[in-house]
Amino acid sequence: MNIGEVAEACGLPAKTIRYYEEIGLVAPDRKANGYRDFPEAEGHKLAFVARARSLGFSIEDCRALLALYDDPHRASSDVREIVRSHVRGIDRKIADLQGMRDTLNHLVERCQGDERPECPILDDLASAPGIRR
Amino acid sequence: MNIGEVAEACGLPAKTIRYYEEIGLVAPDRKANGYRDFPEAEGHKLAFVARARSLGFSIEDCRALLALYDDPHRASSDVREIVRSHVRGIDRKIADLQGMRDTLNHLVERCQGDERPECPILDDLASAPGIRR
DNA sequence: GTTGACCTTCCAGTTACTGGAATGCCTTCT
DNA sequence: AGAAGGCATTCCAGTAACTGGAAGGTCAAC
Repeated sequence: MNIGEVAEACGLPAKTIRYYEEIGLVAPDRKANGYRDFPEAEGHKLAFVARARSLGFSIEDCRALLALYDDPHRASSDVREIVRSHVRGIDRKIADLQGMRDTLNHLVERCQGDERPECPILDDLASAPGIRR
Repeated sequence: MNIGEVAEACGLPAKTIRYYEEIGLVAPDRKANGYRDFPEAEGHKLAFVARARSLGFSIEDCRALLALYDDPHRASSDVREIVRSHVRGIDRKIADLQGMRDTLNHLVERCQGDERPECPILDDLASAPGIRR
């Protein structure tokens, strides 16, 4: 399979696939003309990575997951630990974002949003005693 | 004020403050010996940016907010619009993250997490028909 | 006069791509 | 046979917002 076909199949841009080869996530063959040639297995890896990326896993997580995927002697606990740790990171991010959102909504509510310069939002930002938690 | 003192005061690393100068967010004076010298106003700007960054605003948002902060003829509606748009972005991120978390929690629940290789998580990742929404 | 803490600049690296330029190959149409 | 169009290739640079480190200058204290 050419890069264009495999890109179509897994939903990743060709550029991204070349990048994944560069960093060693996949290793396509080469045809005589220099074109990449993706056998079935490499296409599957790309789809695997595409799905994992869409679930927020980092490239290094993907690398680890691919290694487990390729290892018939893996322990499912290893997989689960990677996922759990990722979920913890997501939970932290959600909590951070919710904190920001709540603060901002609070400020937006108190701002008139008219043509006048008075603005509680700017007042808040300006009155910050360093970084507040 | 030296960079170290102002860093202490606003809670930003000195490195970050130098970077903020480089990109034109602040413009400290210079002493005869080449050291940066932050007057009151520049220290306030840094605290302002620190607070805005901690609420998730991009550097470009910070630049726009600082400009409004500095403009006595600003309209508070301009401030509010920046903030509202930022909140919309945060809401999108939260929704994305929650989607990921729910999917992942679902998978984690179904994985035994033992020493055996069978793993519904890997099965899911591998069976992805391209990128699923 | 020599530590040690502070300051300076500059260069490189991080994450995960993305855009663009210059060039080559393959197929099809005339 | 030649030209056009759509593929493919490589390489270079840029994104966001810093962060780390090297090599060196300055300042206050002992």
